Amino acid sequence: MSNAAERRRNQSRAETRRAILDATEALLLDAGLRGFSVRSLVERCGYSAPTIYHHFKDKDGLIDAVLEQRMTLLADDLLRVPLVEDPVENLRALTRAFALFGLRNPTHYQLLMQGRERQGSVIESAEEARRLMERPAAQLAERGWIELGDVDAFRQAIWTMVHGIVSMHSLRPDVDWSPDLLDQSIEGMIRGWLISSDKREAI
Amino acid sequence: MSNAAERRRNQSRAETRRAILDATEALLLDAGLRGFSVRSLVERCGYSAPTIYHHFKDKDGLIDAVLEQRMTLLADDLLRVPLVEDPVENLRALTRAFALFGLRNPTHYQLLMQGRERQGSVIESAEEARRLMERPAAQLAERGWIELGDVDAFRQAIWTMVHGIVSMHSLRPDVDWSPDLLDQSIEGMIRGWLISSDKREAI
DNA sequence: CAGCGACTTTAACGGTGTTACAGGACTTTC
DNA sequence: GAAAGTCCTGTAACACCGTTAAAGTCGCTG
Repeated sequence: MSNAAERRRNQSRAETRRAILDATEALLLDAGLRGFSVRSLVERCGYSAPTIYHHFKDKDGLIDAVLEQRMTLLADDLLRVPLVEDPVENLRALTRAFALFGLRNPTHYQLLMQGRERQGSVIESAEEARRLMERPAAQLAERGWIELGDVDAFRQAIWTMVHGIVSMHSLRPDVDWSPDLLDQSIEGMIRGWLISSDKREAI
Repeated sequence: MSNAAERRRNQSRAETRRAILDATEALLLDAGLRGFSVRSLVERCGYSAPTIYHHFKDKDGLIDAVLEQRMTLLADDLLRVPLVEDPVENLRALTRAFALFGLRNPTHYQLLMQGRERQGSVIESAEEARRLMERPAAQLAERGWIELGDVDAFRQAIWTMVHGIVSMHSLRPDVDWSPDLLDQSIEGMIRGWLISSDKREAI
């Protein structure tokens, strides 16, 4: 088997896979998870059902692939956040980046979360994004700016707070969400959890 | 039409409705939303499909009815919370009551939230529960313990924080959630948002 | 050219939510 | 007591869904 042949076949394979994936994402975005069906995807993308099942394991596998792709963008966003020396500043920046991504991709965020009910199905890039989010908490713990016993709870508190805000925004777009909600929640969390600077100096 | 006749018919109607509702809840709890189907419900409760559709508008209507019933219990819980003079104490008590209910009824909470994607479908008792939750924020605003401009954001911050915790617990039961997460988040929020007592005295 | 392998399609299977239609049980009316 | 009417329920069907077996097409290798 010549390399050229394989490359050509692979490229074609990658192309149809990409075409199906793009059609899936588009259909998912304007029909929602409820309105999305393999059959409507078939109608939209031109390929017939078994072709789709040749390239993807499942309907769920299809959606997972869409998510995997989109969450890679999130991880890229987080990696692009310039880290400075002040861990509090890093916390602000990363939290904001994560939340903004979620708010700009509400459908994907919802898919990511409610998709969790199907077993297994780990979106690797989403896990990496979460790991990237946890760096400032580790930094803060190292410097002793938060109680050592609190560090796990603090990490989870950040996680659940950001998730709460993003999730609520996508679930209830009808509510007039305060534009400052995210920033104020971050600041509130910093004020509430960090050991005050004068107490720090006393150590 | 005699009153006795109507009462008897209505009672029977209420009884079958109740039987269907109970079977729905049971099936929903041990099969999940994905495993739940009208046909499996038919098999389980003995009534045939058109009977179910005679008593409920939809599959969604059926689930809404289950939620309506369950969320009434939540509203009752919140009404039973004894309110004291200290608004901070009330905030603690109500937030804890709400979160505990959510944590003890993860399936219903998830149903309530992801059910939002079907249009309309307002669970009235859930809305009332939310309104009950907002009382301490109003109290705090009245007493001037939080910045007047922050009161909306504060109310929403409580809401999203509690939702984040409950939602994450039901979505990711595999994670080792810190048992203090809820309490520490509440306390962090109080420390982070409330005007400090010495500053209050200065007013 | 024969054969092989990846790719695609036609056609079907079993399951889903939902409903037209008809029959049954009961109440009301004459 | 018969007739009319109103709930309530079941049989059987419709349209749609995810999924797959079987067969066909095409380009490459030997």
